[in-house]
Amino acid sequence: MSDIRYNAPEKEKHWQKIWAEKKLFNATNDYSKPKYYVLEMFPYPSGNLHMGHVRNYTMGDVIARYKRAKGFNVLHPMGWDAFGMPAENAAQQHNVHPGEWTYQNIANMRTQLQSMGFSLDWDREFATCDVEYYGKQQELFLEFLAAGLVDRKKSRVNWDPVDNTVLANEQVIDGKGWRSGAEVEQRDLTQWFFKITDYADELITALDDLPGWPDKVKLMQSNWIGRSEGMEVNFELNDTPTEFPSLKVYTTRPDTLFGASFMAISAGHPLAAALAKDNPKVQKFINECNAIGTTEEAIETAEKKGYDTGITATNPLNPRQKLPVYIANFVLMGYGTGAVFGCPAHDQRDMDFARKYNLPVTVVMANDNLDINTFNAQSLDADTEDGLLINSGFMDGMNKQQALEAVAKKLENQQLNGHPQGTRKTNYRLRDWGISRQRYWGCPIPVVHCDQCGTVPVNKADLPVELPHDVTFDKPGNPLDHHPTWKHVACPKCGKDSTRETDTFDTFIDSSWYYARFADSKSEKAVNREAADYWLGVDQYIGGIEHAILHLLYSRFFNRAMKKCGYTSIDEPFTNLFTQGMITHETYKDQDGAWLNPEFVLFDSDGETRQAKHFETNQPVTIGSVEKMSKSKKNVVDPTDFVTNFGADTARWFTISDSPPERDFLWTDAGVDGSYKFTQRIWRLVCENSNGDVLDLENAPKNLDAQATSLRVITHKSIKNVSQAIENLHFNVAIAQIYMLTNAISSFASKADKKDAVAQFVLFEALTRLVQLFGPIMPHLAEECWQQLGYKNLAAQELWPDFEHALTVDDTVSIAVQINGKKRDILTIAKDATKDEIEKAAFALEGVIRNIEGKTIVKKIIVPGRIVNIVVK
RNA sequence: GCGGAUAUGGUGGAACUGGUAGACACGCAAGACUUAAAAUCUUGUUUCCGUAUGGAAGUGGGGGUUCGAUUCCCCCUAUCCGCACCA
Repeated sequence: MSDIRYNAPEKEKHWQKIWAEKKLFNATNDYSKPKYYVLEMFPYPSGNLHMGHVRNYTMGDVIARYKRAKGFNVLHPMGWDAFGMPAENAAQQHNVHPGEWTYQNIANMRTQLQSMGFSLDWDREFATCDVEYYGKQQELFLEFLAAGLVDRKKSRVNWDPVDNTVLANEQVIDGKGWRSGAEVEQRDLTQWFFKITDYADELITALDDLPGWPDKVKLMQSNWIGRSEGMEVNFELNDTPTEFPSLKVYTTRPDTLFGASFMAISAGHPLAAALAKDNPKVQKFINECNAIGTTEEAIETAEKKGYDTGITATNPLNPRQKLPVYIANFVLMGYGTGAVFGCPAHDQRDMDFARKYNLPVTVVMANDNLDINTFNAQSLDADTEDGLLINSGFMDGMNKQQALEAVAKKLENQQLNGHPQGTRKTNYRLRDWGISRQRYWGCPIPVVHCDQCGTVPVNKADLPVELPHDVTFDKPGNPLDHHPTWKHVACPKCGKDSTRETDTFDTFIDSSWYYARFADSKSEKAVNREAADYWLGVDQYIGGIEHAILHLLYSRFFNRAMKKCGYTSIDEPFTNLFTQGMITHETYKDQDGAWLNPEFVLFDSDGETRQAKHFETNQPVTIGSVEKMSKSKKNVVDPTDFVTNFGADTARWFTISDSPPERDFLWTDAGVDGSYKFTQRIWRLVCENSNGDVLDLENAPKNLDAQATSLRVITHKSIKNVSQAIENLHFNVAIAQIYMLTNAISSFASKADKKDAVAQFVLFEALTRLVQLFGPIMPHLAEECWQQLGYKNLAAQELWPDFEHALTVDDTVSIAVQINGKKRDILTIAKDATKDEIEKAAFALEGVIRNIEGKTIVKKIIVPGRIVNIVVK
């Protein structure tokens, strides 16, 4: 019977056409039905779908199809995160308009997505670069502006002086611009900000209301926002430029003030700038600090350096102590006040700095693990353990909490220049969200700069502010800025000649509200309130862990901002969040050390070691480590080729089959083969055991023999377990259960008398349920099998089966019997056996008798249904 | 540097609230079918000792709690992800 073959690529097209014609997956805005909104993070249209997308969207699709079968009105939409730098890069490199490039990519990727058989509502599709979308985004911005959620202030950027452009962090390589190779400078530009810090506290607190989010993501967000309780302390300065009589620092550890040995200010601090004015050495040092870059990572991993300004600061608790003030490269201007005091004994960064510049180290907190005698002189490691205060005057003997309270009171009451010298302050690591980008391919910021009226919002009636199509990329800088006419407009207020803002929005804004637009993507308003009230929040959001912080935090903020402006009613956009792992693959290099695409690699497995050679040249190939699939390492598998060869169902099945979905997934050819063979095996199994007669599954026959009963048991257990596994997103577990059911059906079918009515029934029931259970994962094969079984409707329209509870409960259990914690035998006994019965039966077991012979019983642990453990001596 | 995660056979992984470690799949081995191969089917497969009944070890490494630890606690190692203008 091996000639029964399932031609997946051909059949898949057939069923996709039928689904599309019937518009089977379009959500209806019928607000009377129970809804379920499943959304996967929409893709950037890079031009090609990759396997990461396939895995991500398969997970969402399984849920969508499952929930549909469960009777929900399911919204499962798709769109495109279509603004961004790659389009501009393509424009410069290949002389193609970013819009053309983007829409072409979208067309290509849409075809690819459709070939995967995802049950998407294509009628709601949009791209963020559609003027219908970004025009609404401008409407939102104007509302936010009016609501006081927007700010304009200076911010530091990477500046390429040759290309005359702002560089993204990823475009700065070793301190140089990626294209020009020029030394990157830091510049302060006036930019637009969303006041996300106004919501800092709420964004932390509300994490508690998100039980459907992974704890690790909530923790990451909480750490990112970084709430800390501390003090602002004002230090009097000596020998300082007159406009800076004092220096304000933020500290969470004012209790360690007696251990202070220096002050450090950021290179961006106004005091540093003032000193640099007439001291070129200071300026040079500031420039050095700036060269490190704008990322926190770069700043914190750079070797610690300081410049002694010659100024000193008076310790507010110890007026005789004058602390040297350094400009230091490890102090961030964006956090706190941009100035700190250094207490080397109890902070590692301060310790590193103190050892480098020979500054004193004073221990002010003692604990049992700290030897004060050796510590001061030699230690390179700061001691961060809590203890009791020493060398700290009025705080001596206090613990940390007491000392924090005491020092706070003291500094609050102490005056400097007529103000309290210290104030308690809650600080956040979170900074306001800078949203200005000096680029063309983004949403124009709808404001106008007028000499007379200042910054004026565009009138709502004049929206959208459309991007001009006729731009060139041959000149350095922002094309919007040097467009001949676009930016010249009349001021909306006074009518005089003025200029448009030429910055565009950060593309994170585009992705911060798209989920709400999907509720009614044709709506005249940015968000259709009624539709949003029905569909939001997203019941299941799925995407990569790399978005754990920024995208998800911005969306949470944005949703609150939209609520404030009356667009939505709820705070949290995503009720349940799932972060899936990446797809990885082995890497290969040829003899010259160049990365090699897997399709060129042939393997020899002679015995123990695996060897590889080039498919064409026969040259040996080095097998490298497993890495995330990426173009640069060429360890990618193209979904289009794959679907042409094996079909979408195999890809869908394989990408969620083995690994738990939150974990990385290793792509192997062997795994692909296994999945492909399984699709064929199912098709054979269904063909060989069906005659097109549909039996009534509501009327199960009585008096089944043992074999038939056991097939019914596994059928119903499978319904139960697969349902549960899908609900929990444990797709790999669901798949293991489907394999088990398949094995059981094969084994039954090979033995059973197929003329027997009972056998026919249990076999038909098992096959029907099997097809339904794998249906969400391999929907095309399911339709084909469904038809083969004799059903006249579509599998995709069939409701999810229920299971008979009685068949899923066993009446006996087998429990392990241990002697001294080691398993010695297994006891099979009635589920409801009492402790005494279990004990009696356990001691009758051969394995027990053998192992307790001649020994004394010390203890017996009997947990019914679980374990027997006999402790002997 | 800071923050987050991961580690179980040859491989991917399973194991509910601490209770039979290795489900399920891949691979491999042997066998059946075949002129042969592919495909398919059957059986076996953590490692070590033993012909075997059986025994010992075993969930990255080290320690601890417990009758019992992949699961809880402490320390360490390795790998991966994020760090605000990549999306």
